[in-house]
Amino acid sequence: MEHSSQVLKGVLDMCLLAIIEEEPSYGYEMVDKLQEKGLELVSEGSIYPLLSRLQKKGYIQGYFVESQGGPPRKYYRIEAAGQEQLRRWAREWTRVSAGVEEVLNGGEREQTADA
Amino acid sequence: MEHSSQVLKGVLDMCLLAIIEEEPSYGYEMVDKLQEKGLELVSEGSIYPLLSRLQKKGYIQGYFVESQGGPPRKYYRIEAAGQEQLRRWAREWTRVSAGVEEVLNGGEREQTADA
DNA sequence: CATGATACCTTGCTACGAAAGGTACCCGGT
DNA sequence: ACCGGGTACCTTTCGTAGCAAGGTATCATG
Repeated sequence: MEHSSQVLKGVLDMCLLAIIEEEPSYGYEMVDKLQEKGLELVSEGSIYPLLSRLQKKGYIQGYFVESQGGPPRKYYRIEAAGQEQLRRWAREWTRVSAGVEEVLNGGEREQTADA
Repeated sequence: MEHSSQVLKGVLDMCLLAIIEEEPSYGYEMVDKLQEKGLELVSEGSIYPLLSRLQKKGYIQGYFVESQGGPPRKYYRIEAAGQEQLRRWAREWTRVSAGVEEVLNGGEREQTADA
C-alpha cells in the first residue's frame, strides 16, 4: 500500500466534510475532486461507508437527485453540526500538522526563518 | 479514540526517523520529544513495534547503553537507507498535507494570497 | 523489603481504508 | 432487440496500524 494513503486515514472524513461544505456533492464526484487536489489515492469504495458514518452522526444529509445519462445521484449537504465538527477537525489538523512539520525540521531552525 | 491520533498513523514512523536522524535516541525519550512538539497522543507501547519494524527494514540500528538510575537504554541511530527513506516520506508528506490544506481552503483562494 | 520511577517489550482490540465485487441505470452502436 | 461501457451506488473481505493494558527488569529510596 502507498504510505501516503495511510496519512489520509483520519483526515478523509474531514476532507469530505470540507468538500460538501463548499458545495453539495455526491460520492462519485468527490473522488474526482480529491484527485484534482492531489489526493489521488482514494479508492471509490472507501468513501461510501464514510459518508454513511458522517450522516449517522448528523454531520451531513443525503438526498437523491435525478441525472440524465446515468442513475440518480446521492448528493450530500452539510448540517450545522457538521460545520462545527469541521472547524474542530481543521483546528486539530493544523495543530498536528504543525507538530509534524516541527519534528521534520528538527533542530535546524536557522534555515526556517530566512534564506 | 482521539481523531488526531488517527492522523498520526502513517506519519509516526517518519517522525521517529526524523527524531533519530537529528540525534540518536531511545524509545522512552522519543515519546517525550514527540509530546514536546505537540504530538501528545502517542502511547508508549505504540512505538516499540514501530522501532522494530524500522530496524528490520534497515532504516535504523539499535544498541544498548548503560544508564545510571534505571535499566539500560536501547538507543537507535539512523542508517543511510533510513535517511533516504526519510527524504521520500517527507516529500510525500509535504505533497499530501498541501493537498489537504487545499481541500480545507476550498474555493476561497483570495484570502490565501495576502491579507 | 516494598514502593515507585525508569525503561523495555508483548498481547488483544478496534478502527479504518484498500481491493474487489456486485447492482442498476442509461446511452449508443449493431 | 441486444450488448458494451460509462455513470453511480453500495457491500464484503482483508490487512494494517495505533491504542490500551499488562508484563518484566533495573535501580534508588524509605
